[in-house]
Amino acid sequence: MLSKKTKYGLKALTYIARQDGNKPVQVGEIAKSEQIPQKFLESILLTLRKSGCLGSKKGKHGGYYLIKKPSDIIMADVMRVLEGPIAMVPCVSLNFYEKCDDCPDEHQCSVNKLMIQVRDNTLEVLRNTTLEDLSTK
Amino acid sequence: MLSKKTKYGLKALTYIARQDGNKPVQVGEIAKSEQIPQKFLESILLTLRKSGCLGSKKGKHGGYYLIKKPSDIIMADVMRVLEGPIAMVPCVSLNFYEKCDDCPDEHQCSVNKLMIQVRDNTLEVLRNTTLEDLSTK
DNA sequence: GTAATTCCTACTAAATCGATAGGAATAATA
DNA sequence: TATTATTCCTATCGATTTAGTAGGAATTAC
Repeated sequence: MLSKKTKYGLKALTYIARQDGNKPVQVGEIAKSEQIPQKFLESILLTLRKSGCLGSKKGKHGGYYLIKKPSDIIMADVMRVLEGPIAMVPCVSLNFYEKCDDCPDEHQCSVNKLMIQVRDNTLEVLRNTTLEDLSTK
Repeated sequence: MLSKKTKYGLKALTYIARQDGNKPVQVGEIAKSEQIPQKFLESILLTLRKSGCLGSKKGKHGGYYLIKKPSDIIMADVMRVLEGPIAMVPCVSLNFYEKCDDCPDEHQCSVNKLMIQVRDNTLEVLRNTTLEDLSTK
């Protein structure tokens, strides 16, 4: 299941991308418009900012803004920040690889074999979808 | 993340598929060979049996066996039994559809749009992979 | 009748999720 | 400079899910 965190994060990014570009967008505005608990959204946008997906401006009239073109914001990257590894098992993760304790040889493991296929097909989508694709109707 | 339940279930199915066919395979044997807690595996195989993926024989010399050819056991079906919906959000699930409370129109929802793509690509794999693919090296 | 096995129900510890609370730091503006 | 609006940060919490464990009933082979 997709976490609420990821869902909210994607919605917020989409919302920001659909705005007029220059002005920072405030958390409160996004929260209200997208029906997201504001405090929760705050922490999510903070995460996105820290990971380089967003910029922010503090204080009055502050808010969040994109620091890249929507067409340069790749869903695979966003998903890794929000949801964690894209692979369903660590032993097939490209960015978060870990060997299974139990598995003596992962090249003979049926789970490994299947999950590599799933990972590759998921990545295919996530690498070729950008925020622009999400934010245009 | 793939649950341990699913991981163990897939490993057990593979183990059974690699055996000599006719004789039922005992939980204890699988558990030992695949390093799976036996009691946990019992409940998993029970689930698989109830959902029609496996047959069982009770009592002494009992155990579990395949009731279909490995090439007829589709991973999409197995995954649904063990892991639940393949879609990452209920609003794009084919078998477990549910509308989102928050989303006024899911055809304009960016999350919906992305997750349909992911679902389709994942299904592509899971529908075209069978237990035979997993159990042959 | 005994031993070995699946089947069934109930419980539990630990982790994760989805927030909430409270306030510090910063910036605009009057 | 004081006020107000905002992001930033840390801590906490209840509910749910996960990954088992425990104990025994039911069934079957021998």
